[in-house]
Amino acid sequence: MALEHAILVSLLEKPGSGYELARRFERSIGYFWTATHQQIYRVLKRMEGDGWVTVREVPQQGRPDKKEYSVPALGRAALSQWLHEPIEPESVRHDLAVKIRGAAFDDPAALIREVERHYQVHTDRLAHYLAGERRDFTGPEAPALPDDVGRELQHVVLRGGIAYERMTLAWLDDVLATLHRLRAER
Amino acid sequence: MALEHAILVSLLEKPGSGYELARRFERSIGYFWTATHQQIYRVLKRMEGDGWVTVREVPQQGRPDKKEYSVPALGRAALSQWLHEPIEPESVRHDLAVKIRGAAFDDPAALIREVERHYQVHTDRLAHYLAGERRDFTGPEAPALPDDVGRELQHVVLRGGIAYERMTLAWLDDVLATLHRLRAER
DNA sequence: CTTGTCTATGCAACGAGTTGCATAGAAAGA
DNA sequence: TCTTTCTATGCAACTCGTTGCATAGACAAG
Repeated sequence: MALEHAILVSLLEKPGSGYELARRFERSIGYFWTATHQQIYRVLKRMEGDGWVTVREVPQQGRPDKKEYSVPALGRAALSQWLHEPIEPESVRHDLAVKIRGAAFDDPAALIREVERHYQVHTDRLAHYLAGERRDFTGPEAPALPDDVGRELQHVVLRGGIAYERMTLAWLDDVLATLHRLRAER
Repeated sequence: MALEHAILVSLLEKPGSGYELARRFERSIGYFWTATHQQIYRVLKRMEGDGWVTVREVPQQGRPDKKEYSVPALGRAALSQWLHEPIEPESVRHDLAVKIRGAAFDDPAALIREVERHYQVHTDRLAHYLAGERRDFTGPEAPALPDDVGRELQHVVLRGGIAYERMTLAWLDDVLATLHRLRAER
């Protein structure tokens, strides 16, 4: 399971509360991992029990107090160990592909709208990633810090997200062209 | 949940047993969906109870008897209904990306072997998909059938798998170059 | 003044998915 | 002959992940 390790990485990059983690999982970490706040709170509890994270109560004004988590040596060691274990390459699960093959037993043209909707979502995601890249890495406003390892690695992961969205958009174009052709031939 | 619908699509393309479905999920359907035989047997039981599939006992020689499943009108209707419902675009979960960002807190160069291993797996998958494409769609040996809708749709899904593997290989190249550069700079 | 949104945490129930194990006959290779 | 592999199905136990609900104060918009 990698959720624990994704949390360790995120907390090492910057300590924070379960709530903050949940929001990070909607943004930058969401490029390659998703999790709901329920999952995060539950896993944080377990990790606390295992000594992988430590908690500090932080009182706040104008909003509820929060529990700020950070990573002690034991957590770092757990991450380190996992990094040295081989993992299985991902297997994809793509509902839309199931629908496309299923459309052979229904009306393929009825899928066009759905595919267009997905196209829009991926267009938005790509724009969001590119904005993040300009802001943090390539733009004139990007902090001109000395190249550090963490920054380089974050950038290469972001480039992966960008490549994924571009590939997906090109494929959805192919899908749309195919669906239009099938409709015309009928 | 799309496993039920993936099974309906597969059984509509060709009726078969739970065992045969499990093997299809390792091959062609595995481009976009994975499932173990346990999951498939359990879901088939439930689908049988719901009247989405019907069973026929098929005695065999030299091997155990099997239960061949096929899809009656009720199952077709269930698939049809699902096809007309909108679905959420996928969210990715990529363990390797977690590792790459995590490597900032360990030794990035130690990841090189792991990334190379993934590169090999994706190279093999791409070769496998391309062989399937030549065999079934583009090669001289491909059955010269009249273009039918199901075939076209299967092909466009396969092209998606091919595009995914090519994109992944290009990204892994980028990752390797980054890791080598970081090692050289150190 | 009420409704909605944001921060912040959490429980309970359910469904999805994995892992280990079991059975059992046939065929193939060491 | 023994071990392994393939076909074929299934149970039990477990972990992972989602959905619905609950609390509660602060703030903004209508």
